[in-house]
Amino acid sequence: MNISDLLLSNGIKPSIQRLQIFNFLFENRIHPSVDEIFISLCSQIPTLSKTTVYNTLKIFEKKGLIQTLKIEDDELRFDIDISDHYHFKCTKCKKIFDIYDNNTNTTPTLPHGFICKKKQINMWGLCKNCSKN
Amino acid sequence: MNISDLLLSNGIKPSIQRLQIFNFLFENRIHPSVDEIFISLCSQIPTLSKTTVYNTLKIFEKKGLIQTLKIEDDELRFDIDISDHYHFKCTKCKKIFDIYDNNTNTTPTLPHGFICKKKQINMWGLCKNCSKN
DNA sequence: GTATCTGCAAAACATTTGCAATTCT
DNA sequence: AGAATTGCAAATGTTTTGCAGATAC
Repeated sequence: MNISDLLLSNGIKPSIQRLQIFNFLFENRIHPSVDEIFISLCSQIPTLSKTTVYNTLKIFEKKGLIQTLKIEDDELRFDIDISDHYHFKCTKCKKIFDIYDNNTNTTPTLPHGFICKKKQINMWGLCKNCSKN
Repeated sequence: MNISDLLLSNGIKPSIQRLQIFNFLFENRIHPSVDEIFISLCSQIPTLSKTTVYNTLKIFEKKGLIQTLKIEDDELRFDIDISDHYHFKCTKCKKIFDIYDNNTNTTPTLPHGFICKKKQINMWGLCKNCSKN
């Protein structure tokens, strides 16, 4: 299935902007910020505005196609990987790593009556490279 | 040990502002925002400024006395409870609940070489009260 | 032709910064 | 007096909003 069909099947009309933004997220698994997406697509879509990037990402999240990360202090980050995984931010090199772990049960038991709809696990520390030095 | 001594033993000079802000966090376990702290203490300390609240909270976090939560979209929340626990935000009543669970291992296994220094688990959904209706 | 989408400019807000006034010892 | 703390005002930077023009069906 191509991206155009994927958007359509989620009730999103595939405009050029939306296709390119989704494609960027798909090709670049770097949890980009709005600014990174905007700057990267400016050359291909010279009329692109940040407003459109914001709007589009909001639609994608609403439809469950991406998730918004709150791991940075100052700005939002976006992840096209909506599978059950976690994020590790290296406080030295600033990179965000995806952490997959199928063996550990990382969902805390909730009190009776609580219904969890979304979960995010964020970790901060040193990555493999940065912990060496 | 009183709050004044607690601050001193963490290398923080206990000014009136710092004592009151710490005391507010200690007495009100509601994960308050800067604004909530500021408004609540204004009547007791008429000259209080938000800058001081920001500065003080930053010092407290740096010294490990509190933790800063990134569970809200738009503002920081502060928690005086630095024990290993998690947060659940009800998307209906907007309250933030503390979740304690000693039985579940909520720390994902990290790839070799990664060193975790801080972890935050955030959940969103409906609390006991709001899920009833 | 109508509804949706896009994008500019301005607004809104939380947080930070510079610096002068204040406080404490 | 000297060092640390406080607080005002301005700046910063991200995200949102209003609205007019463009686009799609």
